[in-house]
Formats: sequence, structure tokens, C-alpha cells
Amino acid sequence: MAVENQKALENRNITIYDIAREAGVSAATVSRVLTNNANVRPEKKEKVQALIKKYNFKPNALARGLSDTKSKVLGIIAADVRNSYYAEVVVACEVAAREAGYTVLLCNSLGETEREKRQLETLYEQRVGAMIQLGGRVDDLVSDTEYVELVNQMTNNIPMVVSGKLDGTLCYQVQIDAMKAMDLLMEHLIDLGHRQIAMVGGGMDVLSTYEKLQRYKQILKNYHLDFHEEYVIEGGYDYQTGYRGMNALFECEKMPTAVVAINDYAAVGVMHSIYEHGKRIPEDFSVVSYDNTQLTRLMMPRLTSIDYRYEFYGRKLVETAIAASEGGEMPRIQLVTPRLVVRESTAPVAEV
Amino acid sequence: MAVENQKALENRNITIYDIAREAGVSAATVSRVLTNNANVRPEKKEKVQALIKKYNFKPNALARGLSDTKSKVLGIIAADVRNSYYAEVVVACEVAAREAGYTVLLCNSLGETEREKRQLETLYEQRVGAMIQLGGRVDDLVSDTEYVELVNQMTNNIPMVVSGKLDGTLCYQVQIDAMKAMDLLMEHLIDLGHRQIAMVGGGMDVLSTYEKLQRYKQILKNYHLDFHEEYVIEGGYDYQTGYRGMNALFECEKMPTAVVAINDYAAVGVMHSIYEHGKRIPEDFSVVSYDNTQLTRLMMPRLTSIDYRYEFYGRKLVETAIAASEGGEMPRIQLVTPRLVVRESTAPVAEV
DNA sequence: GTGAAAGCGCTAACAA
DNA sequence: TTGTTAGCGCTTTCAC
Repeated sequence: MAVENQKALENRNITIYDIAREAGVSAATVSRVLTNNANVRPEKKEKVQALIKKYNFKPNALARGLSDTKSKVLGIIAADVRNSYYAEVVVACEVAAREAGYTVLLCNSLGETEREKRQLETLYEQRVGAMIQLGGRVDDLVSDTEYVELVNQMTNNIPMVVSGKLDGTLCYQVQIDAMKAMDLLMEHLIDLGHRQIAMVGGGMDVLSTYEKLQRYKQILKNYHLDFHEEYVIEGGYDYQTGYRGMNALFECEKMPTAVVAINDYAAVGVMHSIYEHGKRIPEDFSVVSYDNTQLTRLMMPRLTSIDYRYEFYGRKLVETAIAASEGGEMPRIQLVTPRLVVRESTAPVAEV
Repeated sequence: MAVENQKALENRNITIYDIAREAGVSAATVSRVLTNNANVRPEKKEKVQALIKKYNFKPNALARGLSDTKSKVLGIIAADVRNSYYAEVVVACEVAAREAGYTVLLCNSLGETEREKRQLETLYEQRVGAMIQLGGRVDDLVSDTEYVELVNQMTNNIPMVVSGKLDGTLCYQVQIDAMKAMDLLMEHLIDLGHRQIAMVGGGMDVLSTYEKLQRYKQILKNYHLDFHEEYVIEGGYDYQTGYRGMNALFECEKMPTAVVAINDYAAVGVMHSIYEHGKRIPEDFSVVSYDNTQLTRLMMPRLTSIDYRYEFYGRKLVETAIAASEGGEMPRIQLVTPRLVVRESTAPVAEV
């Protein structure tokens, strides 16, 4: 049995040298047909390609990455893909990455800063072409100093794109326009006649939430509506926050007629509280949320929500990351404009 | 300015040679302190470590992987992390992997076989230590021949762990015990007095679904209950399937009193159909589901569901993958025993 | 158009 | 305990 056949049988350690030998060319030539960025005489090219196919030869990406060329891997740190919002963005990024011939290395930071740091280092060690961070420290209103320093260490070699911001670093920012999002929501509710609008969930240490609150106040002012301290219920981004928040609103002297939930999970909590109080949506209360995840379509009634155009958003994140990785020029800050998706959870305010 | 300082400033291209030179030792010694698997004189060790810290040196994982050692990267192909089930498993795998010092390379096959194949090849090119496939072709009752052949090409070099099966390959199988899961659900319902039990959603081309149906029939037989053809509604694994399926059940001459939904998404559809028909859960119908994702806790009432012990499941998948990668012995087939989580969507059958 | 040769950054025999 | 050396598999000058 020929040596070549043996190797094929084992499918083991086939390298460009094996291909080169059998094709009667040099390894360099095989490399040329692999990368397809230099001329090779057609007949040789075909011969090489035939052998590649014959042996199911797959070039070693590690070796490729080791030599000069930038590795075609994108590292993504997401807060937690179990949250549908991140799942949407991550999948959108992956699809866009693959279209561009890139692979994705994914990490979930799970809300733990230490984990986040280790992941940053791991991705660096993998010498990914660029990193994308979704959520976590880049959501902070006040950037974590230690984290900033760590990022600055990496960022000389590996560009980083963040879904929020990181003050004191040169990260590329691709953000959702949180103010615009609040505008859309508030205008929709005000158009429907709502004047008592509550805002439930979210922490003021989170940039986008902070911006939303600021915008919320501004819009009230613009419409000459009073700001009620008790209509703003801070908290987390989960069901419980929404549920407890709405329960609290039921204690208000004058109840709101509409509720803006900080995300879909919180909105579900709000809805349940409303139902438990024997009220209806949207007849008694209008409920809106941010994120437009699958949850909005699984609730009864289906939720009016702010959509982030995930496909577009993911594409923009990835485009920026790849451009940065390949040395292209990209704006430091880009804004993605959200849109409103109106469903059945909002209706004109009930006549009093 | 010393050369060393320049490099530090740029944080560029620092290698073990830079560290070695400044520490006055050889690269091999630096490597030894890095891998920590050979004795190095304490004073040298400290000196090297100090420099590593000083320059924030991070070894190049690509180069590491290129030399003999197996790469500490696990490739995961999941069907779609936007489905909470996969999100749970993926996160569990990632946590387990990281504990073992491994990184995860994630791909979403999105139900497209072509994409799945390309991802398999990409992971192979990355020379991951092992691959884990969750959903997709490994769920098929009848394994796809082309896919099997592709997997067999890789599997000589890179072991593969699958959440289902792939006939004609040497993949390690770590499966949920689907039969046991059905047992738990049926026994629970039968204990509650239900005798008319429907099964909504799922395709018979999917192994686990097929097994569930077989078990369903067997259990009916064991309890001397009649099998009604019209109580089994095949379909997909989504909301619509559940919704339409339940609508169809409302057309039955004799309606079931309990419904087993193939997953949580289908269960939500079932619930909505029930509500739209003016019926209640669990008073009029008991509803149970598989997967125990976050949805079960977001519904009203909260859903009784089969839990797969994700943390355990992920750990087992990863353990198997790592063991296989490192040449350890592992059983070809392992079963994970699911458990039943009883919530408010099930109740004793109403008196007739 | 093509081959020889150097090098990417690390690990691991093999000596010493 | 340590340094020297030889790869790992690829890409890319640099000659020819």
C-alpha cells in the first residue's frame, strides 16, 4: 500500500507537503492554490485541487494564523445567550461573520467581571482578529478602571468593538440609539392619549438605561406633563423586577395608564401583576417594552416593543470588527436606529 | 529607550524570546514556567513570572496548538441558541469547559444542513480538540449519509460528541433519556386521573420524538388505555404547531383532558389556543411540556415540564469531549436521566 | 510561474 | 535544572 493511501486511510496529518509531493510541485505552490492569491499554471492547479479533494485535505487554521496573516476568527463576549436579546445579536453576528469567511469564538460572561476578564485574555491568547463585546462592563455608565486598563493592553494589537462604551479606551462603539428608542415609545403612548406613563426596571448604573430615563424626563417636559417620582421603578432586567414594580405601581394614589418596561422579561412580570389585579391589557393598561425578542410574540396579548433590527445590528458590529482587524478605517461611534413594532398590548387610553 | 521598553509600550509581538532574553534564560525555560510541567529553579521562575506580568505577556495559543499539544478548544455546533433549550445547554457546556481550562468555539447551524457541514469543516480546520454537536443532523431518526461520510472523515483525528446519534460513525453519544422523560410525564398525568392524553408537536423524523411517541403508546397499553389516533398531532417545535394543534384537538369528538407538548414553545401555543376557547389551565386542561426553559416560568400558570438538568448535561458532554480529546476511555453511549418539575399547569382531572 | 528557504511562537526531545 | 535543537503546517519573500 502506497504511503499516500495509508495516510488517506488514516486521514491523519495530511499537510500541504503530502499534497505537494504527490502533485510533483512545491509546498509553496499548493499554498498558492489554497489562498488563491498568486498565479499558478492551470494544469498544476487542477492537479492540486484534485488531490485536495481526494484526501479531503483541510489546511490547518492554526498554522495559517501563526504565519503573518491575521486570523479569521472573531471573538465575541456576550453577557448571557440565555437572554434572548443576546441570543439574537450573537446569531446575527455569527451569520454576518460567516458570510465574510470568519469564524466566531463565543464567551458568556454571565455577569461576572472576573469571568469577563479571563475571557478577554483567552480571546487575546487565541489571537482573534477582533473582539466584540456585548453587554457586561461595556454597559456601565461609569467604566470600571481595572477593566479599562486590561482592554487597553489588548487593544494595541486586537481591535475591539463594543455594544456600549468604555471610557478611556479606543474601542469602536456600535450602539443602539437609546434616546431614539424612548422617543418612539413615548410618542406612541402619548399619541394614544396616555399621560400617566410609568417606567419599570433597569439600573441607573447602566448607560442605556440612564439615557432612557433622561430622555423620558425630557419628553415629559416637552409635552408639559408632570414627572412623578413614583412612576420610575428601578431594578433589574428580569421578570421579578417587572412583577414587583407593577405591584408597587398599584399602590400609587393616581395610577399610570401605561407602562414602559425596560425589556421583555420585565414586561412579562408587569403583565402578570396586572392580570393578578384583575385588570386587562390593553383595555386597562398599555404595556410596551424594549428588545422585541421572541417573548413579545409569545405573550397574550402580543407586546408592542422596540426592535433593534438584529440582522442589521449584527452585521454592523461584524463589519466594524473585520474592518478594524484588517486595518480599514471605521468611525469610532456608530448608532443603530431602532424601530417600533406595534402589537396588541397598546391601545388608546380608556375614557375616565 | 531600551528595546524592551519599546516593545512594552507597543505591547506588540512580545514572545517568550523577549521574556527569555531579559530574564537571561532560554525560551525553553520560559515555556517551562508557562506550562508549569517541569522544574525550574525558583529564582528564575520568579524572575520570569515578574517579566510576564510586567509586559502583560500572553502566550500565543495558535503557536501552542501548532506544536504537539492538543489545542484546548472545544468546537460546539448548536442548532440555534435563540431557542432557549440550546442556549441552556451551550452555556452549561461553556461553563464546564472553562472550568477545565478549555475555550469554546460556537457555531449555529440554523437548521441548514449545508451550513452545518461547512461548520464541521471550519471546526476541523481550527483543529479543535473535540467537537460537540447539539441538534441538527444528529437528531435525525435516519442519519444523513453524506453527513455521516463527512463526519467519518474528521472523526479519525477529532473526536465528536453528539446529543443524539449518527449511525455509521464512532461519535460519542450523550443523550437525554427520552423514554424516561415520557414515563415521568405520563405517570404524573395518569396519577392525576387523566385518561385522555394528547401529544402535540414534533416530527417523527426526529429520533427523540419518535422514541417519545413509541413510549407514549406503550404506556397507554400498560395502563389499558385506548390509543386515539387523533390525539397525536405531529408538526414542528414552535408556537404555531402548539396553537394549531390544540385548535385541532378542540374539534375532536371526545376531547383530551391533558396535553403533552413537545417543547415549551409548543406548550405556549397550546395554552393560547385553550384560552381563546375560553377554557382554563389547569382546571379544564392540564398542560405539560419538555425542556423546562425559562418560558415555563414566564407563563401563567407556570408550566409543569421535564427538566434536563442542564448543568449536569453540559458537564457530561464536555467531560466526554475532553476525555476523548485527551485519549481517555469513555463509554460510547451515555444517558442523562431527566426529572419532572411540577408547577401549576397540571391538576387532577375535573369530575365529569 | 515556481521552488527554496525563512519565519510565525511555541513545546518537547535530547543533551549536557 | 537548563539550553540547544528540531519541528508543528502554513505563508511569503526572494531568486530564478
